[in-house]
Amino acid sequence: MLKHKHDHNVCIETALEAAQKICEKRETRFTPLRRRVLELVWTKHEPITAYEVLDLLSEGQKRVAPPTVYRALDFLIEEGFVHRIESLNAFVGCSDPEHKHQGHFMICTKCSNVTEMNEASLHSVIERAAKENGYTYENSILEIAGVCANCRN
Amino acid sequence: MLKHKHDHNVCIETALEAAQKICEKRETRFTPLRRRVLELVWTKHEPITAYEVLDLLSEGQKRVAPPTVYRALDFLIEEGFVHRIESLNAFVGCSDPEHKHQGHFMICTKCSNVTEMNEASLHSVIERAAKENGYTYENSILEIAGVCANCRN
DNA sequence: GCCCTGATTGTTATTGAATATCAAGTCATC
DNA sequence: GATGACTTGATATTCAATAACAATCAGGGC
Repeated sequence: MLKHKHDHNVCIETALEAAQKICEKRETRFTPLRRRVLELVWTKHEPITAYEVLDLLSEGQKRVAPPTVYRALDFLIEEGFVHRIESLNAFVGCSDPEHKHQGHFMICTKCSNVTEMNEASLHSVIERAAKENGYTYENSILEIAGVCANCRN
Repeated sequence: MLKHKHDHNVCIETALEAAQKICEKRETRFTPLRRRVLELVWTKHEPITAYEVLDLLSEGQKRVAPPTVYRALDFLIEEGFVHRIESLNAFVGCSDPEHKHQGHFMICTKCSNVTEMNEASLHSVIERAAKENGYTYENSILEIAGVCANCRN
């Protein structure tokens, strides 16, 4: 059964190339390790945990240690290539890495697929709510759980 | 320096009595352990971690084990007396336990205080966003980080 | 009272998530 | 080739959560 309608390899390649270019522009180092971790995150195309990355990364070589993975993930998050899903302790690739931003997500409780919402309206409502409560907005996480259109059938 | 303007003891008492009554109505068991854990959560009046609860609970007696705490917290969350803050791996008492609901929070990055937002407008915007993305809404977490009015001075 | 049943709590052990710390390697630049 | 900044490796530890099973407790029916 085909799970995704798109050619996922293309989608991985695109993400890697984009990351490469952005790093060149920002003069940050897209090392082989960081590239490999980003690739693994994209390969799953569902939220992936740090320890899953660790296992995949360790295949066919000496087992790497947790800090190796966490440091790479930290870099990727810092650069905006990856988002962290708090409610799952997991990570997903960001499809719009050009502009750094906070991720707002929908998570399907059946298939685990994640949709990133880039709606400015949502963002502005949240910022306004913060202001109305007397807070100076810094950032926010929004994770909506539900059943996606595909799975409802 | 006085941190809270209200009499916090009253506030704890109120929460415990409310929980007691709700459990009677629902015919669920508000055991001494569960009561004590809820009390500890309220006592801190900031997000408290499970292991902090564990330490407090163990004072002056044989040390309890993690499952004891987690089971009590699970019950309290189930009943809606406590919310979990995903971004902090911590727990806070809910000030409106009558109606079960998902918590939406503002978290002060300076003083760690948490404000629960009960704005229906926010909730409806989130549900609508879910629908527009083709999802059947189940629940959501919203955690906004910022600096509260008190700390901005 | 006594047994049965289900819920609660205790106990031991383990897994999963993340970080602290220090050592070793890499790489551009002087 | 020496220097210093950044990156990765390696060891150990802390914090977060759960699995699995034993013991205990509360209430209902006999």
